[in-house]
Amino acid sequence: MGARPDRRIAHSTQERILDAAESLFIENGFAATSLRAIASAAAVNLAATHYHFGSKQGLLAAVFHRRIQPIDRARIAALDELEAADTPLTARAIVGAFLSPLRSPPEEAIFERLPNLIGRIMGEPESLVTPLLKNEFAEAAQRYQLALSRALPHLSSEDIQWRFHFMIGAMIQLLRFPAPLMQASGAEHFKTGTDHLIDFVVAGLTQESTS
Amino acid sequence: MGARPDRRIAHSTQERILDAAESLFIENGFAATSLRAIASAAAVNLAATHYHFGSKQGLLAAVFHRRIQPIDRARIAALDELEAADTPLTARAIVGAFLSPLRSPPEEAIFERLPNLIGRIMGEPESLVTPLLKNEFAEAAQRYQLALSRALPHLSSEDIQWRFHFMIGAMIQLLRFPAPLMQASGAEHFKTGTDHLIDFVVAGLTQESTS
DNA sequence: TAAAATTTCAAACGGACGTTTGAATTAATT
DNA sequence: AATTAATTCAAACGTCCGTTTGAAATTTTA
Repeated sequence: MGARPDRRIAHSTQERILDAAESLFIENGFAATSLRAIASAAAVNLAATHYHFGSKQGLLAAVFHRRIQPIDRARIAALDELEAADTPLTARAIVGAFLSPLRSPPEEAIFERLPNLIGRIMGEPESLVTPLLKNEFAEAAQRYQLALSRALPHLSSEDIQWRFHFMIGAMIQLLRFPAPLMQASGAEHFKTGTDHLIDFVVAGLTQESTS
Repeated sequence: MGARPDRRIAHSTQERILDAAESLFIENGFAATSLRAIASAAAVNLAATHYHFGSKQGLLAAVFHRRIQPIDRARIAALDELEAADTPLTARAIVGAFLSPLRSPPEEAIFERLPNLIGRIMGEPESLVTPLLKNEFAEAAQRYQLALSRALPHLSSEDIQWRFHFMIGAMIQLLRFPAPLMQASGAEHFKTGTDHLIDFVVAGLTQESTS
């Protein structure tokens, strides 16, 4: 369990519950994870989960919020910084800003857990996912689509939306499966997955549609 | 076979269970769907689910197999046909073949359910997904990666694997969310989602990596 | 230090779960 | 028609679920 040095005592009950819930949600999904398993892994009483988070759904929202909030803010900050200079933005710069929270996360260890969490939660049934996304992701998505449509002014808003859609899909795939699923043989991976992702989606975004 | 004489024209018990299970798995996911709900929706006895499929996991495998098998075969057949002519293949032709089962499915109504099923199952926890994929998807994946590496001989196998990986991710995104998630306003969607997908992934596959 | 608010705890609530059983019913075979 | 095999059925198995409760323990406040 020691992702960090033995500072468990310093963790509050809420944090211990969030950590345990996050790990178990990643591994088994929301519905297949019981509050009893979470409380046991966090070494807290079962009732503490309800005392601090109200319900199992409330706990999921808290788990998600804790991780997505820094990413969301970093994305918006990165875009603000890009737009501060009033030189026109390239699609690559915009994509780089969008994915920058995945490259240099606020804490180092975060990359081991956070991407998996997002990928896993995005795989949950829509009824669980959509309410979480609407609150936490809508603003950044709109900002970035606007920036993309300015960088690629020849594209219709329909094109922008679809390409953004597929960028999200490719990103989630990397978050869920950090290495290619169907490897012909053990590959070496000189470039990081994020580097491959950026090249792929920039090409998809800037493509001159031939059909 | 059937115990009900007048139900021959209607679906068999197995088919009714599969249909009900499929719908409920799509909507609520595997863990959140109970066998009782499936039996009730299929109007069969609860014990019939175990009699015909052994276990809940066995039922999931059967649901998945029924839908993925025709896709898998269509993909391989489409590639066989392409390779029969010994003109070199373009990436676009290969992608078109790979996605052709999603464009013109064997049965018309299938497109309403099947993509959702695949998208939903691919979102389940890895422990559920991986065994299903290894058996049903490995061969087609390898065939197509080989075809792609022949069409794009300047790319390393590492590049091919990553780009194929992202193609799968973009495809799953379309299957799970048939329209862009974050729409600025009601769009018109002149081109189909699959057409947008093909353009996007062809650009990503054929890109000249600049980084 | 005394009172008040907050947090932890063991225990239990009713209900839903996957699975099993064995008899009853229907279809297939002789 | 008689026998066998396949299928359906109601009922129950033991287990685990999310949630609630009310008192004990702890921390904060006055």
